[in-house]
Amino acid sequence: MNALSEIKSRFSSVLSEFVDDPTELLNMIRPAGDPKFGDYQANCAMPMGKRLGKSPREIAAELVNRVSLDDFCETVEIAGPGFINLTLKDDWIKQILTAALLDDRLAIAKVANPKTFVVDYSSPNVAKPMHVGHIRSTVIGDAISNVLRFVGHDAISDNHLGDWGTQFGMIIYGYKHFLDREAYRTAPVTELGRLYKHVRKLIDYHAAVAQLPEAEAKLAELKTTLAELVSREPSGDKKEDKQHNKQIKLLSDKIAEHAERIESLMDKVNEVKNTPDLKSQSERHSGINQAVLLETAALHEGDETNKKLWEEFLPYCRQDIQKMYERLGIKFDYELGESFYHEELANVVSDLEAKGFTKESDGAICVFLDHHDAPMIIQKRDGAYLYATTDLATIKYRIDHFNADACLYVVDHRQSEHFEKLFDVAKLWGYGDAELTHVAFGTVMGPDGKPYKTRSGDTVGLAGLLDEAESRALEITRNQNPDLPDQRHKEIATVIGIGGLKYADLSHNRGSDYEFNYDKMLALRGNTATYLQYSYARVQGILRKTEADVEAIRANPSAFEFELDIERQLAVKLIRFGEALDEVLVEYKPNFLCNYLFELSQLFAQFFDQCSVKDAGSESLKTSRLQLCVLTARTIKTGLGLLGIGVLDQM
RNA sequence: GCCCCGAUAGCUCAGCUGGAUAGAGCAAUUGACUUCUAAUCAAUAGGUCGCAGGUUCGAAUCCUGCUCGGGGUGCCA
Repeated sequence: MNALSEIKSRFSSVLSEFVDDPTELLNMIRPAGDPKFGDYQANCAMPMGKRLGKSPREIAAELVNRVSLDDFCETVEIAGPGFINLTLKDDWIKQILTAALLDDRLAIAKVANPKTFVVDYSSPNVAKPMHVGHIRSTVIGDAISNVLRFVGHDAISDNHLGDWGTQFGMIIYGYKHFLDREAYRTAPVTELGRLYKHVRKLIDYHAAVAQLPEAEAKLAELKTTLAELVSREPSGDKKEDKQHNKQIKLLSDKIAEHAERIESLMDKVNEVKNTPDLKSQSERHSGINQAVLLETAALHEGDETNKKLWEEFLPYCRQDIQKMYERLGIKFDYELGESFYHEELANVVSDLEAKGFTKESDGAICVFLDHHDAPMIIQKRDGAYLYATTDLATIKYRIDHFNADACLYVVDHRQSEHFEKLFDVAKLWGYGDAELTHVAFGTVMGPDGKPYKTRSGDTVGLAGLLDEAESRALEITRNQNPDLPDQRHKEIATVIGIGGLKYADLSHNRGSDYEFNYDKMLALRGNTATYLQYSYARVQGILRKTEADVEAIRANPSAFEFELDIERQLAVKLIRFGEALDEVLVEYKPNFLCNYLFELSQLFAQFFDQCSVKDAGSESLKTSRLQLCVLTARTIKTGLGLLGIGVLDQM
């Protein structure tokens, strides 16, 4: 039962008498912006007034007269220019609360028309260590899938692994030339990881050596240009001088950027040069960059040795990734990686060709699109396919095989142009009926406001990130509650460490970049997982101290009483859980659920402060408050659960 | 050059399908622990919502221009 949708449905028929499609007007019914205006407000009378040539207040009065709300709205008031303010009847609120107590789903109705969603998220490159960039996709995608399922949709999570790329060429090359057999036998995952990093290092070295002269020449050229610009006399024309200064600034920035790049290249060169082993290897493997590409190409063309090695490596690589998902508590329904679509790529191209959508350009097979200057290239000049091709094959498979009504891609916002083109081509191709959505998210920034990197400029590894979050959480819980046994501290640290990390991500609007900060994500106060988890633990404390029998309470609810206003406020918040879930799904934004849970927890903290359960004035009031406690705990637990975050009975 | 995104309190960020005095947390100041966990609560202070126009009964939200920042931009993913 959802108060907002109930109100909307009551208004719907009446509004239909005034307009053809009341959808827009119904969207103007919303939770009240201020408690003094009641619980909900309908703002539709103002725009109607204009359209119907009557005063908005007149319209409002007419609406109020005609809409039947008596059974669950206490007062219906017209205020200001024509706002209709609605206050729910306490009895109705209590009825919903009772239903929620009795129901395992907290009386959240399932959607009338369930759809099939395929949610594509996480999608790391197998054989490369997972890094900070993967958490957002993983955590947001998981939360969205969970919410979709909870409200009754069929959500299929699919981890589109990068398991067919150049990184395998690197490992294969490494295996053939640098393998430590003993290490491979005892710890294959570690050894494969070492091989990847080793080959990567040599490749980066050669690439850097090749790029340095050009980069330095470019830097010198930029510096000369800058010197010329600086030496030029001001013209006296204001606009021109401003333009001139702007160019100087732009150029200076560019020079700084270039210098930084050269420094990073130098680091890579020096590391190899200063390590005798690496130096001699780099000399012996001078053609490694090309050789790795050839190994990859051989794999793709079905070379037996390489195919066999790939089959041997893949389970080890997956095992490594799996460890990370276990720590994060994430599971996928499918993990159909790029390799799964390999056989289909030629068909994708030939089908699009047959349908006349392609055009050859500079030897590549392209699909040209309106609104985009550059075409989508689906086959390279050398005959190889691209990720665009794989993505098209994937859409076809998801729609044909899973009967997907919607495909969601939880991927970095930098790929938005790629997805625009991809979806355009998919529509041309005949897959336009399904909803195709790029659920984009921003970059994780470091304290300097730049993308989060280690001091040496590498991306931050995910494993280390989780370790750090947990160890900081451990320190916090030890300080906070020294009496608990250490084993308990470790359990708590895992739940609040991982929870804090996930929540920090989910509570921000996914579209924005956000600053990664351990202290903030693990802070004990404020909008953090810890605060919500603490609210839950406090409820459990009450239940323990009052020796409440939760099962009995749930099976046989008593009457609710609102003695203080905060009890009613908490109650109203509790019955709005479903609205929060609906909000999440409008634009696939989990931060709406975070907001809701935070506000719920804040209200509970006030309730906790003002309303003693143990020493309530009467037995009936005590039971009523216990019931509010039980519902609060269940809502927080369920809500955090949908976000992939755990709770603790004691912390 | 072209395309996309952003600019809200000292800091980190919500709010953006137009709604009533613009919110939260942190930091600052002040009060509340013999009490169901103070990992808490209450209170004070803090704003030209980048700038300038426009649409509207009403604009942080929509439109146009500008400034500043970030990202992307045919054979990587």
